[in-house]
Amino acid sequence: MTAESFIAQKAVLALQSLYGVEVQASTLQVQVTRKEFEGDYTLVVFPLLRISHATPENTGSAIGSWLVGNVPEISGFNVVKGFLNLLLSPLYWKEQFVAVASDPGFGLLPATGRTIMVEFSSPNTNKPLHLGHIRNNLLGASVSELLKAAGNKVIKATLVNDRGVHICKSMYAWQERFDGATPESSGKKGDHLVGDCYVEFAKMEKEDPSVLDKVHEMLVKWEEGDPQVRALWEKMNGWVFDGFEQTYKALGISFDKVDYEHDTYLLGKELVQKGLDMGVLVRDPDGSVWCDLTADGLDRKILLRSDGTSVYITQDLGTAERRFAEHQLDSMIYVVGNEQNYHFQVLKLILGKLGFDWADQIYHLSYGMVELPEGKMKSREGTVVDADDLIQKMYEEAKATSNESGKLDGLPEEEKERLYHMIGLGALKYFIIKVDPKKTMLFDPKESIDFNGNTGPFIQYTHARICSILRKAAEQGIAYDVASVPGDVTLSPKEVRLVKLLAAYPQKVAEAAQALSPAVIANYAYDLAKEFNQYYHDTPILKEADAAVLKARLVLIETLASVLRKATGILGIELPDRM
RNA sequence: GGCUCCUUAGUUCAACGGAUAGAACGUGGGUUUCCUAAACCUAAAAUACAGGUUCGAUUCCUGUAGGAGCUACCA
Repeated sequence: MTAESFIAQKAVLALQSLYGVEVQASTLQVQVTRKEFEGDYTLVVFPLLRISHATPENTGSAIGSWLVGNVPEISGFNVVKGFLNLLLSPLYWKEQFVAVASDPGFGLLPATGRTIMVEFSSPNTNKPLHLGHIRNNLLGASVSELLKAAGNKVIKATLVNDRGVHICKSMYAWQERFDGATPESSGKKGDHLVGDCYVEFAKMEKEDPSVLDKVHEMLVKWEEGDPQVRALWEKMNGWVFDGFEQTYKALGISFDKVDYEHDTYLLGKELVQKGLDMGVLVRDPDGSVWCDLTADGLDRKILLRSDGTSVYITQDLGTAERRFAEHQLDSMIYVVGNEQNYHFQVLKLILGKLGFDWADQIYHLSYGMVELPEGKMKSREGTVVDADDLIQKMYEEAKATSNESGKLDGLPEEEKERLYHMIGLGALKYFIIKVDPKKTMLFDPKESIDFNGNTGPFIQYTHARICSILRKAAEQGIAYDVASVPGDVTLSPKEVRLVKLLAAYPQKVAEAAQALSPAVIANYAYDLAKEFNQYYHDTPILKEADAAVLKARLVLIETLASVLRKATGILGIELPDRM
């Protein structure tokens, strides 16, 4: 029996049992010459049942012709692949139901054995984190979890940009205008204090552009290891690190490997020498070293300045080489904004020219900017949405909403606080992750992030509802597990839909990992929650008189809750037991 | 100028080249003696424009208009 006729049989059975109609399906052997679908096919031909929009004109031209081109012989009939899918036997979905519910590792794909490093966050230590960084961090963390779920070994890495002119600007302004202020004395979080210095410097520069020279002097001194400059640098970086640590903690972000640019910025010089020896790179008369990419449609790219010092991309070449060697990486993913598309294109090309076969295993996960209604955020102009402020604001919103509903009344204060944070963060994280990474997204500070509709709290609420039912079932002493669900329980159409969605989870994970898009998982989690809420509304689960059906339902919703947790776990969103 | 990306309801987001383009917010109308109304139901509302490829295009190609980014001996 061919697969097609097997499906045909199942579909016929399904039609008969679901709709009580007599169905005559016939098959038709066709040969397809169209190159994408070349081969012999068995077409399954159904009388038109529910396809109300099908007319004699379009009949046979939709899916039927997708397979075979025009098939005038079957006019009056339609062959619909999706239709078959819709009607697949309830028996089949019950098998899926048991499979999903009884497999604790459900959704985890077999290990692929790939070791992947994900670099993200990589902050500058001259100002606090803002909303753009939040998108970067959430994407990096969730892509890491996603790749783990898809069966890979993942190393989360970050490269802290802790030296350079921009740092010296903050240092110079502090020295000149801040009168020895410290986080303690000013009562400010360290990264915010340093950020204020940076903004102050922008003002100083406007008043007197010569301050730039002072900053360059400072940078030279830093490179020479001048003890005073180094001491100041260490002190101010320390403040920033303390500040960042708090923000990371609040967001639930962590790293397996942290590099600092002051350790890595000299890397890559040897590589440049190797490239020169290979004849891949050229040295100009003035001593600067270049890579000619005109053959690839790009420009010449400088790798060493005429004074022999390295530039930004030089250290990236070096760190890439070191990372692949040190961790035996199969792949490296850089989570960096799309403003650096060109940079990564060049990086990959040059590594390829230098003869590294892993160069084509470098991916730039290029994400879109977060824009405000008035346009791009600019640190120097103070038009940024500060990360700490936003997190705090979300917490307050969650608190206000919870108190208004009174649903948390009676819980210990500590537990309430935990939930406010969980809900506020859930809203923020979902808001950002649900958008396709590569798209520019808009954030309007005047309209606070919603707690209703397609949001994180909606999913959290759904989970809390399920937990509530399960608690009540336990109180009533109802025992349930997969093994106790009898084999002859019939699933309702809504339950079949839920099982179908649940069974699709591993495929969604694979799909999302392939696309490096946690947004796929976010949308899936929402669909699942939405579907459940509809089911919940018209099926009083605990009121069910039939003990077998009741047990089956409890197993179903418990499985649902666990899949919701797995999905949102990838996104870094926690789900509460009550809210 | 050159290169890259983007354009879907009033707004924010969905849609392996496949069926009547899905949601949410907002707007209008409903649902609570019933497991949590942060929910559910219901109505109006969109593929920038012009061509092309295809049985079939929001999706692929070409052009036009509008928007963003890159085009440093900065990082």
